Amino acid sequence: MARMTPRPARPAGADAPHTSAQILDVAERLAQTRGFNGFSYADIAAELAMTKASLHYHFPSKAELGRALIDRYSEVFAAALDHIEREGAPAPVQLEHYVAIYAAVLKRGRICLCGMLAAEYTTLPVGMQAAIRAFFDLNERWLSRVLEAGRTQGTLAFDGPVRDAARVITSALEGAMLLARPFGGGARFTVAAERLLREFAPPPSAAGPRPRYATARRSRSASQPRAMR
Amino acid sequence: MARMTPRPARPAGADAPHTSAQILDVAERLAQTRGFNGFSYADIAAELAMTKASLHYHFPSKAELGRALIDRYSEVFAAALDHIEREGAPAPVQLEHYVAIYAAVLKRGRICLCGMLAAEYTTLPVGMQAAIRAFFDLNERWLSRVLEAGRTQGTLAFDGPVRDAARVITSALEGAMLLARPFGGGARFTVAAERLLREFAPPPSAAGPRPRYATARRSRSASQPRAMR
DNA sequence: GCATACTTACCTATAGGTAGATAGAATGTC
DNA sequence: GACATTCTATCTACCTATAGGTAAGTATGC
Repeated sequence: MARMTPRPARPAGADAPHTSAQILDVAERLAQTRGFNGFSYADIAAELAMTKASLHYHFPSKAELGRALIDRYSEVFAAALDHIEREGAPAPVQLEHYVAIYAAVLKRGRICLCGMLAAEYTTLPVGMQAAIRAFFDLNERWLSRVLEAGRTQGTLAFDGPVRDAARVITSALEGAMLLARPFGGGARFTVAAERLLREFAPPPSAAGPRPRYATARRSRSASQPRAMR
Repeated sequence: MARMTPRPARPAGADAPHTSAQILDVAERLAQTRGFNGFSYADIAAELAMTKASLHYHFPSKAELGRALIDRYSEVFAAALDHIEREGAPAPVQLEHYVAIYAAVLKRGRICLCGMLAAEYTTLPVGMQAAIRAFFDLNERWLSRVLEAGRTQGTLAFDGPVRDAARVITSALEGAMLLARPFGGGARFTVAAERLLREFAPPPSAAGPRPRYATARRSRSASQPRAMR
């Protein structure tokens, strides 16, 4: 198992609760880059210089680790969405911030955890499957609210049910992330995302000048609380 | 290894070249549903009632099997695209047929082989990585031709470089497939695909009545040679 | 002296892969 | 036409590495 040296007398128990978080950090990165079936307990153990058995102490089975992974990811994501919503910016700006979350993930060489897991869906334990669906439902509900508000206020324009529009946005962004990596980069993603948002912009002719905020490619500042992992 | 009975005296060598194709069929289905890291030689061997060693005779390593998988998939895909192009239908109809290929894959409970492999990209041998990029380049070039022709003839309307538009279409369809499965079905995919195509339709006002072929949700007949696997 | 957070030392199943044997088909040689 | 030879496709029987997981022990802090 490697790890022959008796470990430099770390003040056991002291910063220990931190260990679970560290494990999740490493596992999350591996899951986002290699897939859930693409890494093992041994990989995590090696990176953290601890034994596989220790990992099993914190997460008895890989299925439980997987659940914890999705749950934490969803919570952080939900918090980020909540933050955007509370700022109360116009709907188009909120959409831009939504896209920025995905862009930030990609920038770190990863793809959305749940997008990756969606690919491996059929091989995952049912508990994880349910959590994955919950993640996308969460996205869908949030987007639906924003889209609904935008259309009512005239800052967004699109036809058909909001729910359908929300689903299209999520799918398009997940797909763009998926294909961005093999072609080395965020440029491909950015182009796709900008086209997508433009599609929801109200027609230029619609009474008065084009609102400043909807011009895309701006912002990147304020919003977004802690960087989405 | 199962397979204890001495095998019913199959005329060895006779229909043998067929075996490789059978192996690819099974491997392809497993790769499209479970991912390349989600199945093993043992899985294929069990389904075909033969030994792992026999599989290694046809495909010495899993990397070579993977290459063969992508190569065959790409060839069949290219042939389908070629068939569509040769029919010479208006650009919007060609796009509909393009979408129909993806829809047919999803209908069989699978996702695009290369979409799946794009998720596992970082864990795959370089040979497979190159083949995956080639697949998407192929798609992009074909779509670019169709989009270019459609814009020139006024049957399609969109702005920006054709290449960008082509990439957006591929990404959106791959993403829609990815998310369709966890939510059990083609309905979600169909909605996304229709919205996507509508986005490329010329504005209704543009001289004369809306051409009949661009109304989406029609066709589903003729084109598409042999069902895309 | 109990709980926490580890460790060492295993276990079983599976992954991908290899060596060598063999049965039958195809091909060459007289 | 009979034969020996080679080729094809498969088998049995392994191998090594790794996966996920467990049992039992130990150091530390309250």
